Amino acid sequence: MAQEDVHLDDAGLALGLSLGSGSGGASGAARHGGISRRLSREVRLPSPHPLEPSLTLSLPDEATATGSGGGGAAHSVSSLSVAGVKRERVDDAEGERASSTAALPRACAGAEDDDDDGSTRKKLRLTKEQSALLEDRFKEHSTLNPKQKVALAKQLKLRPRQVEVWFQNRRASRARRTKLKQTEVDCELLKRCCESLTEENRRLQRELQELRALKFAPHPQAPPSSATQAGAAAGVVPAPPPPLYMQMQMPAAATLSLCPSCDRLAGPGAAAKAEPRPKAAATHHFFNPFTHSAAC
DNA sequence: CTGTTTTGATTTGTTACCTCA
DNA sequence: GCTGAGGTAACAAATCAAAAC
Repeated sequence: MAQEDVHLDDAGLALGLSLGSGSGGASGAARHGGISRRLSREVRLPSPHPLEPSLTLSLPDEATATGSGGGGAAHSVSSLSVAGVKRERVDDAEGERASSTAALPRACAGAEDDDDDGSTRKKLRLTKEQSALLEDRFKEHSTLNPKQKVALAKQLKLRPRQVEVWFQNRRASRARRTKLKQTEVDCELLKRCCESLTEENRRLQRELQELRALKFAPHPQAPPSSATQAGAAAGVVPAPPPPLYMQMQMPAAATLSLCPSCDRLAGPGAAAKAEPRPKAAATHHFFNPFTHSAAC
């Protein structure tokens, strides 16, 4: 996002350049002092073009107040060509960081209340109260609109950008945990499926052996019509419960599978022989265990 | 003390919308 | 009015690095 960034080479003063409309609402919370797209969409704000362009030069300490104070729909001026000024990421009301911490390690840049010797700034740690409140809000909504962000930042005595980052990280963390959990579930499912297939394989091997034994030693009076009957006659092969992989509708070794949407057999030759169900489903698809795992 | 995890912050890429020529 | 280019903002994903464990 290079076009959004202002890099102030000669750090010292924060140049919070803004063209304010002077009549904004919560748009001060928007990134880079610009009007929030989401907000403008939601509340149908008029064009963000400034009615009365103003140039704001803010010192580091006052930048926050300039941005979060709802001073209006400050319009980012990233498109302005300022000689010698290259854009770096400057958040809402955070021109101060781009300047006052430009030479600092980036992970330390957010700690505005730390020592400013420029070498070893401590990383901000939220207090328990701050974390608890953030968690509460996250439980309500995992995203914040600009107004909420500014209000929450005010309440927490943080910058809106910090609140925004916290929510971003929290969403990412949640997504990671969910993904991990799902991976574990899928893994367990596959493990059980593998065990079931192994067991089924053993059973079929036994059955095959019995069939071979019958073939080479046929009964002269009443040849069995099926292996099951033969097995039953021999008293060896009881009817097994349906294997797990069938319960899970996994594709069997014979490449047969059930389409979960239409309950029809799918596989080589199966579709043609399966009983037609014309109105059940217009489109049939082969079942893929990896796309129809517990994740679905 | 070291390795691992957590977490605040940054960078990069993507997407959607707006303005303007 | 339509269209493409450029700008802006929001977000996800990847990553870094300090702090906690």
